[in-house]
Amino acid sequence: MGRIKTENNSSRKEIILKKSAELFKEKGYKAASMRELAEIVGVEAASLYNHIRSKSELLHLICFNVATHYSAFMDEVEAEKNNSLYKIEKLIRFLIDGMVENFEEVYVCDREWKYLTEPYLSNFQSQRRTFRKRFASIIEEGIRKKEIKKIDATTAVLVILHAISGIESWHRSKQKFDGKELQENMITILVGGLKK
Amino acid sequence: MGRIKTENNSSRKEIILKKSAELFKEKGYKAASMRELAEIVGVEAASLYNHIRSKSELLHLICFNVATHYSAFMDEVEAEKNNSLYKIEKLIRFLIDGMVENFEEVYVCDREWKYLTEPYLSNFQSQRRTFRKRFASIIEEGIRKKEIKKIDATTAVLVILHAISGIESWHRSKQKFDGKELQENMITILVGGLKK
DNA sequence: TTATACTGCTAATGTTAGTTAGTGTATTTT
DNA sequence: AAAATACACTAACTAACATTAGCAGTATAA
Repeated sequence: MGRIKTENNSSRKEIILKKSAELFKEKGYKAASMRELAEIVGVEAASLYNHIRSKSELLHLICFNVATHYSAFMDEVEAEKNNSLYKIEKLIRFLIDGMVENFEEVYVCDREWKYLTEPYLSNFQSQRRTFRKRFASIIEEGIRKKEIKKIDATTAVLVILHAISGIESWHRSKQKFDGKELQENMITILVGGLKK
Repeated sequence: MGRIKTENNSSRKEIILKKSAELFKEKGYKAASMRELAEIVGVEAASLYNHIRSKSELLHLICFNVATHYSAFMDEVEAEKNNSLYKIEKLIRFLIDGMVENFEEVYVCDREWKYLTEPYLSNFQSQRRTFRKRFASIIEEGIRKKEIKKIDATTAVLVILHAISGIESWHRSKQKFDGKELQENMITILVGGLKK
């Protein structure tokens, strides 16, 4: 079939990784086969193993890329000296951006992480729990400072995160779609729902 | 192994259906095997086929049960002579109740429908699209009557539906959990985010 | 130009999947 | 009590899966 074409600075492994995210998003991790992935990449299935260790390696690379990216941004936000509503808005915008720009990876990370194998599974779950707790803490701070309504912070985090992860329905239905407009609408609804 | 025990008014098929919803929720449709399902039911895998036609029949029964239930409730709400915010609140409460009470079925319907086979897949997608459009129409009516902020109705529906479907995280983390309190919190955030 | 690491191929392996066939027994109906 | 139906079993089948072994050609560096 000929080699995998590498362009720019991306290695063959990175190409496979990118394509696998698209495939996993499309079909789901379990339903996606290495043969399909190989065909998309333009190579025989066995040849993939010159570049990757296993199918599950692909999944955990995708999930941990996203997770560490999120964690790093949370560090940044926490370090700021701003009020809670501002921080929350910033987080929401970041999450929507991530969903729009790195759609496949974020989507797979969101919906397919349960197929991670140990020890990655436990590790991932712990990172996810931590992220949510940090998010909830910001909301709680806002409640204490009376910027935000008295609500259960954990519920608020849940609503926000799942509302954002739902953006996938968009990608399915509209090909051309305005990320900025979406952001403004979601901010209005979500931040509006929290504000006192 | 002996027969499947039938209790009350539920047929053996209904027992299998219920258990399959739990299994599909737990492992995902593709990762769940008929042999596992059989073991849970207390029977050999082949014996399941005395009651059901195929694995995919189970999935489509689950999905269409939920879909027709939702559609019927939408009929009811649309027929009412109430303002939009009231209708929306009623819908949200209904959806949360459904998520809490028939958790497994609703969850599977939400996350695993893409594994439906034709012609069920197209049919299901169309029902889902219709439900969302009807929901959006109620919101648009509210915007026209100035009960609701000027936002994109489709985005609002998206936010609401996905926020609710996110309740699964709850079931995972808390064993004892108060459906009513959850409802009030979510209503506060979501309806609060729409209200002018 | 020769040596080495890369990267593709074909072929095969072992596992697991959904499902069917055929048989015997328990339950229900007549 | 006899006949019919329901249902569970064992055994097997075919298909698909991830992955490995071994080999051949190709790009890269010496």
